[in-house]
Amino acid sequence: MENREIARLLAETADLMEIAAEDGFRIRSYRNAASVIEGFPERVEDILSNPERKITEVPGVGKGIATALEEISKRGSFEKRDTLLAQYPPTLLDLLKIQGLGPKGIALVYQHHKVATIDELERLCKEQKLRELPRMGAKLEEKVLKSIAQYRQRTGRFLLSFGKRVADELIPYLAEGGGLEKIAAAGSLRRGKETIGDLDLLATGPGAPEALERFLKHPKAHNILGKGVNKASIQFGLEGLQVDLRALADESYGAAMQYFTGSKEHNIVLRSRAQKLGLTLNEYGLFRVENEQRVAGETEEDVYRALGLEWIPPELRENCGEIEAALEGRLPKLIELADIRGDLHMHTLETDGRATLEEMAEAARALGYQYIAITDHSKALAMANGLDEKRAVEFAKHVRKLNRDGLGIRIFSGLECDIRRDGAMDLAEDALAELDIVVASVHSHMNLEAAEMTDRLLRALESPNVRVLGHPTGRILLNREAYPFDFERVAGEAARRDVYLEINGSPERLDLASAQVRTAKGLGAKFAISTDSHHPKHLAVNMQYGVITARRGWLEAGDVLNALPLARFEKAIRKS
DNA sequence: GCCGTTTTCGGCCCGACTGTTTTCAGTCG
Repeated sequence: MENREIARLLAETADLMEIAAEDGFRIRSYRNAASVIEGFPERVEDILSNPERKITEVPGVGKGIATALEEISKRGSFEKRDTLLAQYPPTLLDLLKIQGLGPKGIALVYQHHKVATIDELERLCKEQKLRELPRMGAKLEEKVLKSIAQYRQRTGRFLLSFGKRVADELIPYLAEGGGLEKIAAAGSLRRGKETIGDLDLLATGPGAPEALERFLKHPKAHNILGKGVNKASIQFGLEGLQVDLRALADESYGAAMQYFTGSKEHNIVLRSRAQKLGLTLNEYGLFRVENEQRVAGETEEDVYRALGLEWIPPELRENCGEIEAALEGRLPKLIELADIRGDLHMHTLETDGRATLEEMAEAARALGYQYIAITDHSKALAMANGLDEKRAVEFAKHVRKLNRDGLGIRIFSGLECDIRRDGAMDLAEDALAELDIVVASVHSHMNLEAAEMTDRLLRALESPNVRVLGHPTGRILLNREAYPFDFERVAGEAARRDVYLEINGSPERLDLASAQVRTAKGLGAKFAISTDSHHPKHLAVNMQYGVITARRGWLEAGDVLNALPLARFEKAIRKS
């Protein structure tokens, strides 16, 4: 079993323990072990099977959890989890995703009404019975119902990063079967959409029919939804992401790639353009209507060229002006991962990160970056042990010394400073002035009215030390909506004040959203693509998603602060 | 349940808000 799945079992057990009102510190131990194991560079299974190693070397794993891990490795579960699952149905865990009810509330509705599923909870609220329970009322019922509606909307969708991991698992597995010329993912994954509904894989080559068989035999192919000569569908893993694999002829690969990458809107316009040219476009190729003669199909480039268009990068295929631009030869030269010279948002052990400054710096150096900014939290995030003025100033001093010693990469002292409810910075401006770069972010009071939130953000932009507005909308994908505010006003003001808008590459955020990136660019805004890394491994992974989001927002390297080489970057962040 | 120790027991990130109370528990971050 992979670390990620082991971590999930532990975290799930912690959730159940919480519902069972077990000791909080014990619960925290399980959570902590889960989070360490998820980010651990070695496979837990490998350590367990190595007689020269001890699993308790892993921080956060002591005697108790070591026993659990051994059990998991042997039989896929462990006693504590089994006991809890005998006591509570696993569907209770879904209820934790509904806002307004926590573990205590869930225990209560389960005890009193045997409510164990979202549907049952909804009924309870509609019958106004939730309010009859101790410490619950009408307002809570309303909040829960609203949250259930949001939950329904997002179920069936998955994070882009999840889809990418599934693709990265299936593609090599299928390729190992041999006989494939090409195999790749199409669909919204290829377009880099922040969430995906399903995953489309396309394969060509003499071994493609066998690949369909192999596909169905994958150990995580849980539910076979269909199997034909050219296509098979499964539900993958416990999460149940639908994956389609299509076997194609070589000559159709480009056309199929184009067709299945979408978007639907993009394809509709493309097909009507084909029609005007006396052509017809489908997943098998581009054909002349009069004699059904094939004009293109082997590569996407051929298809677009035959339609009189430049090849359009998948990220732009949303029918938002890309076809017109391709027609006129004015597609943007989109930013690429290789353009990135540094990373401006990351955390260390000083607050809620999982590595030291030196470890983060080394990982960034290995990526070929010229510079990074360390931006730990400020004191308002007490739970993360945020920095106060004194620690911030000392940190700035420490970084100046580090740079004198030289770490092989330039470090900038930074801070992710909380924006308080009234828009003021969490730390005094004279302390902020000591730092090289301040990222200002909202982490609290996210339910303000739009007008109040707008004023709050505008005031934050007034701080003379703020250089970047961090995760500007506060959204958590599939989990929490962006807080309401006048985005255009804030983006316009940021542009005017030379405050960069962050494109937060954390796959749970991708904040700004790509459409907002494009809007803001139109208003003259500039951007920072940052990872918000809490672990060295996030640096590379999250940057990919940040860059994809920037590309979907039509950004070029010139729009992005951290695509600047060191000297120019330093000048750009200097305060006037 | 983990960890560290001036080791084998005591401490473990904490503050604010909300809706419900009538002095606070639960939730959230």
